[in-house]
Amino acid sequence: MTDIRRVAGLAGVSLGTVSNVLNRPHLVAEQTRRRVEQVIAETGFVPNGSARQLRAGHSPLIGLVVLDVSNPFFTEVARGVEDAANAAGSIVILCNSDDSTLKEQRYLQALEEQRVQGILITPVSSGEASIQRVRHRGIAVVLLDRPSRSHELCSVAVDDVRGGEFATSHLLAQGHRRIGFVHGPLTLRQVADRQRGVLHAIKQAGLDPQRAVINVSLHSQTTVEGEASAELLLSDAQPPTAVFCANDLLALGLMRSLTRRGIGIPEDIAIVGYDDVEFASVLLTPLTTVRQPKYELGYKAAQLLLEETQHPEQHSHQQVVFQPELLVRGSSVFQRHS
Amino acid sequence: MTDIRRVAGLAGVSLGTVSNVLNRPHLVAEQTRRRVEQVIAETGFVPNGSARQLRAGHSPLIGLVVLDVSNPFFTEVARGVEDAANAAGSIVILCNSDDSTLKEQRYLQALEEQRVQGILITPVSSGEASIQRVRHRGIAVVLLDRPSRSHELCSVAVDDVRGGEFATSHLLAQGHRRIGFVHGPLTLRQVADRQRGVLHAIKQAGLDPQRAVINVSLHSQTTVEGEASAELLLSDAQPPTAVFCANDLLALGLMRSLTRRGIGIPEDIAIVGYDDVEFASVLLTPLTTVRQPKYELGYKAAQLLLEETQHPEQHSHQQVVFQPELLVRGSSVFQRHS
DNA sequence: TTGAAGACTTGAAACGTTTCATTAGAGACA
DNA sequence: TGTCTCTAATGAAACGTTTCAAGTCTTCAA
Repeated sequence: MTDIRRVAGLAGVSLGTVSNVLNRPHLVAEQTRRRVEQVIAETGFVPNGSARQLRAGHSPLIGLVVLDVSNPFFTEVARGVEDAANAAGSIVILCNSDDSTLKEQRYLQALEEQRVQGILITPVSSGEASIQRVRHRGIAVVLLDRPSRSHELCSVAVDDVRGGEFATSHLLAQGHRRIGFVHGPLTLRQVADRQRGVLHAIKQAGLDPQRAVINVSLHSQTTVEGEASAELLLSDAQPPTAVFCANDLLALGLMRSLTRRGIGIPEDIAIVGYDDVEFASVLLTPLTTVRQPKYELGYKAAQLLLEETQHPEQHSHQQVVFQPELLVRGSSVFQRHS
Repeated sequence: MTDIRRVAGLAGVSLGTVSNVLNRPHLVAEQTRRRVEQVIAETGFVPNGSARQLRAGHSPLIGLVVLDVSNPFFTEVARGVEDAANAAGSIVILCNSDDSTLKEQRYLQALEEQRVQGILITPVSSGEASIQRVRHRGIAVVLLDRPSRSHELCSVAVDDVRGGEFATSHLLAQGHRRIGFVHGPLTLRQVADRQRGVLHAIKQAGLDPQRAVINVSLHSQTTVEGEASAELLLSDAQPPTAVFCANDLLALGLMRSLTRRGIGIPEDIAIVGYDDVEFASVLLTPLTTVRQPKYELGYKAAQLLLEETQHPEQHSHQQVVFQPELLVRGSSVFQRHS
C-alpha cells in the first residue's frame, strides 16, 4: 500500500513536502508540485483519513441520528442534511435509533469514538442527559425536530401547535362544528403540540372544546390504527363531520375504512392529515394535509452545526422554528367538479 | 480530554494494561481490572477511534452507496444492511449518489480515505472501472441490486426477468391477450430485464409479441409519467385490457388517470405494478405488484461483505439472486365481493 | 534452598499523517 | 567578497492507540 513516505521517495522529496502539496500547495515550487502530483496520480495514493484525523483531533464526519429511516419524513430531512454537509466537505453517518434508547446510546457511543465533528439528533426521550454527556466531550449537538429548552444548544423544529391550529381552523371555516382528532400517544411532543393547536383554534372560534372535539387516542400512528379509528368515531352519539389525523398514515387508513363503508369524502366526512408524505397528493381523493419543510429542516440544522464547529467564536446558539403550511386538497373541500 | 495514558496514571498502572482491560480483559487480574474500569467510568473515557483504526489499518465502518435515499426501495435495503452490520459491530455510512457519477466518485474517494472495511454499492453506470480501483486498494466491494459479470466480486440482486414473467403470466392466466407494458428508459438494467421477462412469458404462451404487447416507453418512472401513459394506451387502435407497469409509481399515476376517465379497475383494465412500495396495499383498489425482498437483499449483501472482510481465507465470491414474488390484489382480479 | 512455571504487568515500537523550527540555497546589495 | 533576505525543502515530534518481547512476582515441587 502506498503511503506518503513512498510517494516522497518516488518523487525524490521529503515527506513534509508531499504533505504540503496536499494541504498547502502554495508553499511548494511549481516544478516540485507537479512532480509530486504526478507520482500521486501514478501510484493512486489516497491519504489515510485515520492518521489525518488522529493528528487533527477531529474527523470530517457528522452523525445524524433519526427515529426511523423508513419514515419519508426523516428521509427528506436526511437529504437536506446531506446536501448541506457535502457543500462543506463533510460526510454524514446516518444512524437509525428505531425509537430505542438502547440503540440510541450505542450509536452515540460509536460516534463519540469516531470523534465526529458534531451530531444532529432527534432524541428518543425528552431527557437530555445523554446529549449533555456528548456535548461535554466537546462534540457539537443540534436538536432536530425538537425545540431545545436550554439555550446552550441549537435546535431546529416546526411549530406543531400552529400546524394543529391551521388544520382545525380550516375545518371550522368549512362550517364543521364537530371534529374528530385522531392521534397516537400524547407522550410524543409532536402529538401533544398538535392537540394544543386544536384546542386553541376551537377556543379562538368561541366554541366549547368538550362539544366540538372527539378525541381518539391510539397506540401508534400507522395505517392499521387509522382504519380502526373509523369504528370509534362513527359509534359516537354525535359522529363528527370532519376529522383531523395527526399524521398521513392515520388519515390514509381512516379514508380507506370510511370508503369501504360507503361514506363519501369529503361530502360526508372531511379529512385533514399531517406531514404531506409523497403519496398524499396522488390518492384518488388527494389528501388535505399540513406540510412541514422537511428538507429545509435538515439543511438548516446541518448549517447550524457546521457553523458551530467551524467558527465557534462567532457562533451563538439558536432555536429555529419553521412554520408549517396547510395544503388544501380534495379530501376536505367539496368541489362541484371531481 | 482524557486519554488512555491519563487513565493509566489515575489507576496506577501502565498504559498497556489499560489497553488490555479494553481489548483482552482476560489477561488482567480481577482487582486491577476493576480499578481501571472504575477510573474509566469516573473520567468518562472513550477510546479514540482514529488512533485505533490507524493502528489496526482499517475501520469498523461500512459504506453503503445508493442511487436515491428517498426511494422506499433503498430505505428498506438500508435497514437490512444496518441490522446485519450492527450485529457484527460495524457502523454504516449511508451515501446518496443521486444517480450522479460525480457524487458517486466523491463518495468512493471519501470512503477510501476513511479506510472503510468495505463498500456496498448500486453503481450509477454499469462500467465497473471505479469499483475495480477501490477493490485494488484492498477494500471489499459487494454489488447491490446488480448481478456481477466478473466472478471476482460478490453481488446480490433480484431476478427481474422472472419478475416480468410473473406479472405477464398472471395477466395471461386471467385471459388477457392484449397487454400494455409501461416503463422508463431501457438503459436501466432493471427495466430491460423486466421487458425480457414480458416477452418470454408471451412466447411461452405461444402468442405473437407484436400483437400481444403494447410498449409504452417513458422518460422516467414517476407518477406524472404514469398519468400521461393512459392517453397513449387508450389511443391505440386496439387498446389493452391489462397493463403491466415497471414500477408502482407508474401504476399509481395510471390508475388515477383511468379512474378519472371512468374506466374501472380491474373490470375494464387490470393493472400490475412492481416493487410493492408501502402504499400499494392501502390504495382504494389495492395494487397487484411484484414484491422484491428488499430487506433481505440488504441483509444478505452486508453479510457477504462482512464474511469477506472478516474471514477472507474461507470466503469465495458469490452471485446471490433472490426470487421476486407476485402479490395478487384487487387491481388485477375481478372479485364478486368488493 | 533453588529452579521452573505460570500469571500479570510493563514500556517501546509502530501505525501515517501534519506541523513547525531549522536549514539550505539563491539572489540582491554594499 | 561578505552579508542579508527570501523562498523552498527538510525531518523530528506528536497525535492515541495496540501489540509484543521482556520483565517481575508468586507459587510449587524437588
